[in-house]
Amino acid sequence: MPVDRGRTKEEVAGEAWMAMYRFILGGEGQRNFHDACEHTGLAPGVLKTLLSLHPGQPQSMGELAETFRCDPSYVTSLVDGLESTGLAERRPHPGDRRVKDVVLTAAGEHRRDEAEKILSQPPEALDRLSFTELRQFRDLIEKIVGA
Amino acid sequence: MPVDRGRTKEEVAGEAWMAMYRFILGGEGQRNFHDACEHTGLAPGVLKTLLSLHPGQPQSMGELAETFRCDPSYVTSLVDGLESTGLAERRPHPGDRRVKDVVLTAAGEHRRDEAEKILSQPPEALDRLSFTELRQFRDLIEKIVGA
DNA sequence: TATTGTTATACTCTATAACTATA
DNA sequence: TATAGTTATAGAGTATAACAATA
Repeated sequence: MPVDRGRTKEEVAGEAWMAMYRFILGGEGQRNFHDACEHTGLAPGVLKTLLSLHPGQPQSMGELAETFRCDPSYVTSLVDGLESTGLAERRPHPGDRRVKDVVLTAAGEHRRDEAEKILSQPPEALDRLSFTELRQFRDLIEKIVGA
Repeated sequence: MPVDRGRTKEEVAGEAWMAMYRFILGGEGQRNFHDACEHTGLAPGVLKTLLSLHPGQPQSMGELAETFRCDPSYVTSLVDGLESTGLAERRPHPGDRRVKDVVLTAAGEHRRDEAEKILSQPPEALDRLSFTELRQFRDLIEKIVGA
């Protein structure tokens, strides 16, 4: 390890970012998500939509499109996927009848919980940290995400 | 925040994992990758392939398929994408002529560097940590990934 | 006239099945 | 006969363009 490694804050941030990035995208995260799709019987896109809906928090089609940075027409098909299986439903938005709000049904909330349970199974690699280190790590990452 | 939060190591690991997972998949990582695709002029899959090849380290088609957990036929099209633009080339594997090794060309190495430069741009959210916290965080994440 | 969402359509991504060459 | 890779093809995933309803 070179002595001048991570000299500036930007460099250290870059190093931390790349490590995290590779960790998630290099298999660990993908495997979990794939498992969650299989277990819930949902296609990846539909599951992603299910997860971004929260109980009691309607989201408009447009908001979902913005969240996913995708075309609104694709949101139509994603929400169709949820609605056809009774996991969510569209409701007229009070005040602007052009807008449609999407809300989870009771079944949707339940299915979402199942998916979250699978996704939150941490990869074994986290065992490389001690309990103390892990708490430290969790606090730091939560500070980063602004939780 | 509930008092009994993160009581066991498993719980804390789950909390840390979910925060990290959301951070990467919830936009920050996607944006960077999208930028890298645009800048390099490569389709997402092709860029992913470029990134998993390392200078001086040939990888067989089969190894790539295993890395991506995808069908070998898809690797064919991905490597075609690299080869048609002169970023990589196929070579007969010494010792087993069924196998084809994929290696980066000089142009490929250069393009790969460009992409890495963009991808390693850390999201601004990392600024929420102090320099000291950031170093701590980097050390922990690198311990996790086994660097 | 501008905006939200849908429909119809086409393009990209990825897998399955049948095939070729080598082992 | 079994394995590595390719070809042809089909199925998801996602976007673009034209449209209907509401503002």
